[in-house]
Amino acid sequence: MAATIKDVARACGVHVSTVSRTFSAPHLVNPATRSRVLATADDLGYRPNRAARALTTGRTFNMGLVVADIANPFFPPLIKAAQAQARGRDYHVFVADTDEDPRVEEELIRTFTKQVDGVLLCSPRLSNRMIERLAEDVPFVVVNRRIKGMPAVLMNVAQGAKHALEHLTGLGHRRIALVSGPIGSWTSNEMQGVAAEAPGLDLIFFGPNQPTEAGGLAVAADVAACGATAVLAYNDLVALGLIEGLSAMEIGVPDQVSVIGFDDILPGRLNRPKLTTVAMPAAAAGRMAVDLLLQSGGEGATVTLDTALIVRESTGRAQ
Amino acid sequence: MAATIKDVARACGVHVSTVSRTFSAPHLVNPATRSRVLATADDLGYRPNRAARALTTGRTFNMGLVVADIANPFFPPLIKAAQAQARGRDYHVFVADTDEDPRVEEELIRTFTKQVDGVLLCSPRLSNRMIERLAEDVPFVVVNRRIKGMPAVLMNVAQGAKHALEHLTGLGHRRIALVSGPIGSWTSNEMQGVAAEAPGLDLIFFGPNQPTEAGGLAVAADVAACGATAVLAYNDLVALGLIEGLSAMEIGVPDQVSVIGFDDILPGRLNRPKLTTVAMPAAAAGRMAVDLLLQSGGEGATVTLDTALIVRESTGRAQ
DNA sequence: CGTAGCCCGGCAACCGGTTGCAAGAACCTT
DNA sequence: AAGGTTCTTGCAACCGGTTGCCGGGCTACG
Repeated sequence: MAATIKDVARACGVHVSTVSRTFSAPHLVNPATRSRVLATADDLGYRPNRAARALTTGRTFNMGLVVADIANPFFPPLIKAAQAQARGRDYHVFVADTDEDPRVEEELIRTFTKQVDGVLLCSPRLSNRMIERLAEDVPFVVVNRRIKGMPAVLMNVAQGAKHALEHLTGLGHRRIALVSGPIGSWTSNEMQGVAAEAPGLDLIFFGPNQPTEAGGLAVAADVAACGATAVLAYNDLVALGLIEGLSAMEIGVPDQVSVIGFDDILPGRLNRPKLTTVAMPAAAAGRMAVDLLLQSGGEGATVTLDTALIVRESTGRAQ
Repeated sequence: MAATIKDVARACGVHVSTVSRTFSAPHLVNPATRSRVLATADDLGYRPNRAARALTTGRTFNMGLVVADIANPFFPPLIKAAQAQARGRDYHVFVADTDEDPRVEEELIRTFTKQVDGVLLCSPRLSNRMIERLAEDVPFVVVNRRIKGMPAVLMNVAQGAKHALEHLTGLGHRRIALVSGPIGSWTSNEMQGVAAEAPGLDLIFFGPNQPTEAGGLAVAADVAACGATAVLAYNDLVALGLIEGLSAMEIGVPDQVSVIGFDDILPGRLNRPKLTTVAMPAAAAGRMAVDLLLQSGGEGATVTLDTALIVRESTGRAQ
């Protein structure tokens, strides 16, 4: 059995409250006593039980991180960064995967509620109303979604989409396919919003689609058939699936069709052709979300992080 | 404030112990009373506080999952599967990233100790002795490492390496480079062990290396210089870095050099040429590790999962 | 030398549950 | 009708800490 505060108190000949204060309010205990306590604590390998502490203080020093799909390469850098930032603040992170299922997402949040100080919701699939309801029980920070009065970390998708379209028009493209993601995805909406305002362009919309390679593969034929010379894809996975599908139909990228993705995930960097993409600051978003949660405790600040168009090899001049 | 057991007891006109038993020992309470309690609990949105419960029962229904690098594409499928399996058992999972640093790993485990029922250690970088010491305080399941008397989930790397070498010799390769991973990596040792027993082969050993794309890039020149016609790489990332580096030197894969990786990560499947690799059952390992932890509670069962050689496009006949 | 003020440490209640013990009620048995 | 079971529920201690309050000892000051 691991040592408890009582063991330390007994071994040191002081009251438990003194031991407690040694750790949580050091200025209230005599330096001499404190070092004695610390010494015996170290001897016994004592570490305060965080769960027990949480019971009285109300702070668990845990946070939840809920993502749609851990295996989607967009998330790991975000998770890694969030977790590292949290550790620096002495926080532990529960990571949970919803499998893109809103019901799982809700249940997960509900079971987290009592044992975390807050939850980071990344690209949630729940309705705004449900999120607002759940927010009554536990502070949230939402990533990649805008919800009134709720702290959020956003990525400037609109700006990225704008740059991407400018890049394409600069290369002479006019007829451009827009391959969106799942229904209700904030990112998809942002992209569409920008596209709708683009003057003089001939845009063809495809969606909804799975946000995966399979989703890209599945629409490849339709995209090829529509006669577009360029594609703006929901994310890099979709873009890669699309390239895969186009190649299978002997349609060359970028020679015949240009493709741009979003996210800047590792497979895109390693792919041939290397993927032109709008880089999302996933790691920065993870760090920022943690800080926002710990600072605001649920008050509604919004941080918008810049995106950057990274031109590689999957885009070229229109025929 | 969320409802507590007292609120339910008061609202229902029973003692807290009755409410408690309604949830944790239903057979001890009169069916009529129970349904009344359940009704009011539902009304108030009551959910038992797991941390408080853990204080008396000693079971937290949490587990820790410690990996070297979340962003390494090998891990996300494992994390996802482990987390899903755990959720099915009503467990939550703390995920932590050690950044390949043994000291961080140790500290992490120490802080986890009190608030989890066990820890899944994936490809740990700590010494056996240290792991054994830490195991006195919290049950472990180790993935991809063999430690006496400790439950482990292993992947049959030796078998995979053997198949890979057979595949290469079958293609006429004799001089083969072995590009290993970090020092102390169990996987590296297994690979070397098999290689050492391979008859009639001319093996050149390179290592240690970072287990990343950068690691592969960095040794590409040395590998090219050594005159090997084939390479067995520590993992797919290293293999991809290697291919990248070789391409930059105008060395074609698989025309001039064949490359085999380990893991079967997504970027390898999307790469051109598609990577020939030894597939590691990461998801199965994650599930199995969770089950082992919950069943054995630290007793030393060992599960070995099969690997499979997946021949794609990065290997070909020797010149 | 008396007293006011400060520092320090002990006491005990409390956080939200769990659980061994015992008492009362209901139901049987003879 | 008395005595014995079996159910059901309340009581209270306990898990490992935290924290408001109080009192004892020491210092400082008049």
